[in-house]
Amino acid sequence: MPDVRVRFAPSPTGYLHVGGARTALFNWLFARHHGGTFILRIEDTDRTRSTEEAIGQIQESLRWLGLDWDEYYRQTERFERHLEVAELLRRKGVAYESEGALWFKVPVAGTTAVEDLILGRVEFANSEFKDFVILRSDRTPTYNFACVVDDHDMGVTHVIRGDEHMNNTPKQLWIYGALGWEPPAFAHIPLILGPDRTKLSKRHGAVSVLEYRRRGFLPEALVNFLARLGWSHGDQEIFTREELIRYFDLDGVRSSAAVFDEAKLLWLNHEWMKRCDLERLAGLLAEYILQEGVATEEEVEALGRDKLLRAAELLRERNKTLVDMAHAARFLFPGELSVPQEAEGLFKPELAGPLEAIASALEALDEFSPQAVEQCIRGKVAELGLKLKDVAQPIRVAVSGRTVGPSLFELLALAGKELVVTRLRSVSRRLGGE
RNA sequence: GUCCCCGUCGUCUAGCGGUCUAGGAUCCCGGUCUUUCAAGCCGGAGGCGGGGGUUCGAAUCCCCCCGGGGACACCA
Repeated sequence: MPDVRVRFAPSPTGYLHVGGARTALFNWLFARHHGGTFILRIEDTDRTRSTEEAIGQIQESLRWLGLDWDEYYRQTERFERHLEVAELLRRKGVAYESEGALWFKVPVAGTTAVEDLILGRVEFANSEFKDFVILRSDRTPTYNFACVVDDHDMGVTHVIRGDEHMNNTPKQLWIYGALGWEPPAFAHIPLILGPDRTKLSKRHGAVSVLEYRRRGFLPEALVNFLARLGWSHGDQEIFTREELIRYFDLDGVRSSAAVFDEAKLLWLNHEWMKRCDLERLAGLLAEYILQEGVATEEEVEALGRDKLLRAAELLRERNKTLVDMAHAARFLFPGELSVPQEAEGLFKPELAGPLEAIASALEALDEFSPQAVEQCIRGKVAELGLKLKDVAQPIRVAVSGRTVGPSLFELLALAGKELVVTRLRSVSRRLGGE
């Protein structure tokens, strides 16, 4: 398939939502798979609803997802061309002026067939359509018209777009026909639905791509997830970007709508966090710690690179998003930790002595490695005639403020001697009746 | 309402006439490991919307019904 040219053509009336992102992804993958060109075309002909801010958000979203474009256009920059073609249509007698707008004359009889790459042949009765506006009274072009002129001029070979555009296709085909232009191939991809099985929208909660970034998802996870919504390659679930490019093609795209299942996205995000380069993950962890207000920039700085790396390595094992990781990292920084309700029962008064003894033993340690800490605590526990089980959870909660987390000794080593000793003593004193 | 599309476990999907007593993933529930929780491993529950055909044989092909969605703008 030589010279594939596809485009993603969003209207800049708001943020890029995941449905649009998937359309962009499918176009991008198709272009990259075939060694073709991916065009970003901003459809801003509706000047009252389009904003510069939305354009910026769309670009930022695409960049974050790694969907780079080879060519960039704005429809408003092509108004003269649209006007020229509209005039041509009028002269040909297939368009006429009425109420200040220019209308396209729809064929009264017969049927129009769309040969869709995904849906197959779809026929429409021409009588179902009414004449439609191609040029508004303010001389700006409408979607169906500008779309045809631009796709033709830009040499678009495949129009891959959402299913909701299926009914527009006959209109566009007529315009191509009237102009004597060769239409591109069409591929209508199924919609993404919310849990209630209606078209995914704001009322379903988070739908903006940037919102997923804010919530701590990795772009590769969202890309992987979106790719698998309506497309598959055998039983494979995890795909790297390179694999998606290698395997993606239209024949793997289904024709039925798919529900956006956040539980699966979370699973994928966890998988991708586990696969993430540690240096990068540590950097991201620092960013989210700041974003979530878990610690200040100075505190993160003071923690140091090594500990941040180690924290990322340990915390990614049991957290599904970067935001969760950031909150789980709270104990690495100075300050009071709140004790979870369900953990209050762990702190029995008779633990006051043992905890103080353990704190003192740990304080005497020269090296605060996981191994050293483990040896020290196990030794002390045996000496006190206790079992590790008796103190493990109390220590964990005292130091981390949580009942769940990394291996206790790893956790203590990561927190560092100072925080560990301080927090153990604080709890011990409290239990001692002070 | 009209037109168009769709219909395999709750969800994402494999399946493209026999290899399907329907496979994988997620979610859920057990077990295992263990200082906790995850992860991992083992096991379990859970589906071809219904009815007619065609065929030796249908999840796969055809028809009808039902169900769901989308579109019906001087928005895209």
